[in-house]
Amino acid sequence: MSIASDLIRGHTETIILALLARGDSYGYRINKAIRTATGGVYELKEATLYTAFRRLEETDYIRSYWGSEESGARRRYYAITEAGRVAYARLLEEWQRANVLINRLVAGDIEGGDL
Amino acid sequence: MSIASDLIRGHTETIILALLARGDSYGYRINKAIRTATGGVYELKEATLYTAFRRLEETDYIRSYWGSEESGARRRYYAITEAGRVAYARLLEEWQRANVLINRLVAGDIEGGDL
DNA sequence: TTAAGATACCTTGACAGGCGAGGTATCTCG
DNA sequence: CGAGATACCTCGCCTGTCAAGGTATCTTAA
Repeated sequence: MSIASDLIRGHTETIILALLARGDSYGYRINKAIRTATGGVYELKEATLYTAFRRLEETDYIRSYWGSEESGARRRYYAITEAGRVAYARLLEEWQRANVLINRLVAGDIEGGDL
Repeated sequence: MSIASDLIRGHTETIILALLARGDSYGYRINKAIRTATGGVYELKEATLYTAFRRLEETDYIRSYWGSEESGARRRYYAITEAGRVAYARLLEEWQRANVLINRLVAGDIEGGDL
């Protein structure tokens, strides 16, 4: 049972920043971590992931560098910036506020005779 | 402070169904109820609302009829169908599951050394 | 009387994010 | 040698949101 991508939309960048806040990582690993963490229920598609990286790098929330692997495929590592940490904190807060509202709205929990 | 629409995206139909599950209503009122319930923080834009009505009616989750107002602007009322109630229950459940996952992911709460 | 603002509906076109489908290259294991 | 995992990337479509525009009625204040 998968999760509708519209439910995740808008969280992609927050999720990436959350992971990078714990330490540098690279695309393939981030992708796998998400799949594993959700028991395979949610998977960030590669195309989505890489376009998100582009956006985040353009806004200077992350920066990238090539890993120095001696063997195996090359890896592009990503690191969160200070601006990225600030943005992450803001996004987290925004999500928490939104979460309360969404829960209220989807439950139809609207009182006061204004329905 | 408003809420990014991408955070609400995917909830529009659920919210509408939630309100209609409490009784028939019409566009303008639904819109206002949402604005009021969220203290003005979130507002479903009219264009979004009406396209959502179209979608919901096409899938037979709601049906519409013209109100019999003697005065004032005409109102198109919407009613939830049985299929709509079933869909609503499913969407609610899906949201609850997604909520848990999102909270886990945006908190970077991924253990097991797989980051 | 007339203008403003609320009520109430609707459509068009643009935009942005997600993703399917395709591509490249390396390494490991049977 | 072939399959599958690792690892990166791009192009173009699809879908939901929304800004901007429109129509018509009613109420209230100047």
